[in-house]
Amino acid sequence: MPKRNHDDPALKLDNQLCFAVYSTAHALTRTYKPLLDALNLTYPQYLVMLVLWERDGMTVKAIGQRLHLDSGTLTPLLKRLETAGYVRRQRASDDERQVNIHLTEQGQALYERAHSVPQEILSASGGNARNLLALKQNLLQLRDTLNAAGD
Amino acid sequence: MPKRNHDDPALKLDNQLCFAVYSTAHALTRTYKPLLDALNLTYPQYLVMLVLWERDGMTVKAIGQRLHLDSGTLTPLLKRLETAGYVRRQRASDDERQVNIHLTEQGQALYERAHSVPQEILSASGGNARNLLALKQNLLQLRDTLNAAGD
DNA sequence: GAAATAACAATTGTGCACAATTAAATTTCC
DNA sequence: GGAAATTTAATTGTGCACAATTGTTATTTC
Repeated sequence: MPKRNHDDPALKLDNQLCFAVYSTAHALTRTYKPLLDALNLTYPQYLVMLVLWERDGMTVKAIGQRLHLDSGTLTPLLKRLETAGYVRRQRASDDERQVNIHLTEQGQALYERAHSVPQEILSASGGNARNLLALKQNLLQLRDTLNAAGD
Repeated sequence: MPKRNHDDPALKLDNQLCFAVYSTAHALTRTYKPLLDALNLTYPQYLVMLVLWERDGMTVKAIGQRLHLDSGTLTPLLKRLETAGYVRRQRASDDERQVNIHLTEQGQALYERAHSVPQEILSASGGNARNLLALKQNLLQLRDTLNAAGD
């Protein structure tokens, strides 16, 4: 039985944009890991902290919209952040369906220790801020195109 | 007690390249999902199939090197692909530590049904192949820089 | 104002992703 | 030739990520 030829260039791994995004995301997470270990955060937890440092007291829903994550991901993650002492979860009194997430003193204080993280990531990324900014814009455009296509 | 100002632009979510990569990766996975559901594959399983379609009979180790994944991820994933009937896992006779992964007839046949996937992804991505190719190259350069920095 | 509907968080179940450990086989070095 | 080091896959445990469901609370509709 002759082996079939598999020669569609579109199905070669090295031609897949998606694998480039996927493997770069993992490389970035691995780069963040030692930096975030020092803050006792995982990368998704760090994203939640970034959101809360911009605006404290957001609901789970609002955090999820900002990060494109749902409650199935956020609820246990936020409970771990609460256990770590960085946030407080409080059901809203005016609408008992919602849960507001507030930073604790410790969570506020963590901001000061986070300043060095973006610098180190920039450095590990090669340090060309202009190129990286353009890359970010291109990615966001792709992301928004994909999200618009799948509505 | 006055609320502290959190105004380091480097710590704004919207300025983070990493979040752009992270959220684009998720958007891509979501775009793939309905296409891959039809093939009874998840996205990481699809990546493994791409690798095997290029070269059948690879070891777990070699697949992991290609995809930047370790055996803790691949072993259960490959067992699920075996249950689905797409691959066969066989311990090498010359070196019993290694496990070779071979496509089944069904796994070979799946290739024919996969041709439409990259086309549909390209279409959902906006269809500008030239821009997407440049984006891919920029991402791979970033990934390789990060991997080189963290050795 | 009661019933239907919608909004929201939590829960459950499946499948990655990776660190750390284990176990087995092979290679290296003396 | 045999002890020690190395290689390899599997296992275990933690933490996302998301679909589907559940239960509660608000809101809308009649």
